[in-house]
Amino acid sequence: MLDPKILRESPGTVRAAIAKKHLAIDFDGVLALDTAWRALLTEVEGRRARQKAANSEMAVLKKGSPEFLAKVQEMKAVAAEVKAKEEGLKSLEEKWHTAMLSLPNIPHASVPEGKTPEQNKVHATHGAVDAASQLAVAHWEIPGFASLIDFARGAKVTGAGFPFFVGDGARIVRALLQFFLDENGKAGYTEVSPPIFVNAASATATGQLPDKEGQMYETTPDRLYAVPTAEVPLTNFFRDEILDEEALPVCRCAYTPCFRREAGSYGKDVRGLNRVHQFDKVELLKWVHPASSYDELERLRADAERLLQKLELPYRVLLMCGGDLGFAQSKKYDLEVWAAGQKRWLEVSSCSNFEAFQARRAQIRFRAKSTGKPELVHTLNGSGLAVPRVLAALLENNLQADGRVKIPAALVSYFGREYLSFK
RNA sequence: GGAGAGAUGGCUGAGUGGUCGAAAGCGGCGCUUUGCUAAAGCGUUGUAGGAGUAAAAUCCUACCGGGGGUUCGAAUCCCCCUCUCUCCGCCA
Repeated sequence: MLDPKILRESPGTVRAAIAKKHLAIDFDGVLALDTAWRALLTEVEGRRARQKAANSEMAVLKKGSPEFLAKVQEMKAVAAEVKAKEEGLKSLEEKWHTAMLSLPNIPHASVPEGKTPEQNKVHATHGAVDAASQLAVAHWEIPGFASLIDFARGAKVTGAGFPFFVGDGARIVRALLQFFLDENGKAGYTEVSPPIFVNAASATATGQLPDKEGQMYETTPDRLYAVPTAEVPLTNFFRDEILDEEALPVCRCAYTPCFRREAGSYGKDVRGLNRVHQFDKVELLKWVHPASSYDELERLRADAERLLQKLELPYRVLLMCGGDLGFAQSKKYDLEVWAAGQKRWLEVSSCSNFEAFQARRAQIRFRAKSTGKPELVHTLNGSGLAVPRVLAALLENNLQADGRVKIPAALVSYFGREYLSFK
């Protein structure tokens, strides 16, 4: 959510943000709603002030005296008015709040103009795409693939997109997770193992509700949501809290399985490990001082990149353009790994600065020493990293002539062998 | 799952219909005293929204777990919900 003050003081900024993100929003309607709401609020508050004043007068009057009874009669009318107007105020307030939630975060000045994913800027490319395995095929076509990653049985037991990982398949997943967590720990992120179900309040604070309700798995009868990313429980850890300024930045990482219904996805995007309904991911989270959030974004990106570098996977960094930025982000980098068999880039991490947008909704603040007043923190997050797509790239890029897959040096001690075999 | 108790400010804890944003203590901050520390004395100390201002000052309103109700008036009375604690049962 945006700071309501910015609508009133600098509506042009919001207009420009909507344009840069290529969103169709009736901003004038929001402005009109804001004006109407404030006018009605003033009316109601004026009447309440009268009630309070009368209350003090009546407190010193003798109960049952003529003056007292006259006052009761007078105030009955005021109370009726307040009640009537409060109903209007409440409904107007709900509309106002909904309208406020429809306004996107303002993109940073360094975000490039553009509407489509093609207009994202390639910020950097690492590793030689050409040098990747020449015999690579799409990972699901590697002979014996199904013995390690069994989609058919997963579909039988649960549904499409819920694969079993078996043998070396299970082992490589565990190795990657352990590697990610260890590396992130060395980079200064405190490891957290969060709940993987969250309540509606948490899902609302991070923006999954109400916009993306259909994307989450919901449980009955308790109305808990299976987390689509560790970002949700992690960000909510400090919901409605005031942190010490000296504690910032707080850096944390968490592994969770992630559950996504992925309604509406189709085609080549969903083949094999490219898109599944349950996957393992390590998420990086930062709560930072507003003054340093863009420096912290660069560090976060570097931390995620280092993981790909240590795995010796070719990747590129995209700086997302305004149109592809996402509603809540001010600035975002995507890390895409090269999958040599499919000959395409797969997104494995999305590193974003939300500035105060999430923090306002979740009420996460710190007490500023200079003023003694609470201020909103800035939040950032990014994957570090998502397992299935990293695994897909690993399989496709490192496939050997003998049908085995070479394990990157950094991962050997975790996996326990130098090669992964399909059986 | 059953029974009971409870939820008040940073913390402890008073307050059962009116002058209560809320006693008292602790903590925090400031000043005084002091060789330093400690201690003592005095003062001060919540959050949010709105109005106002160049910015302040200032004014108004809301907030005693959450939501509804009764009333001229609710921290206080009624209803619903959530959470915490204790006991019993069950169980990895």
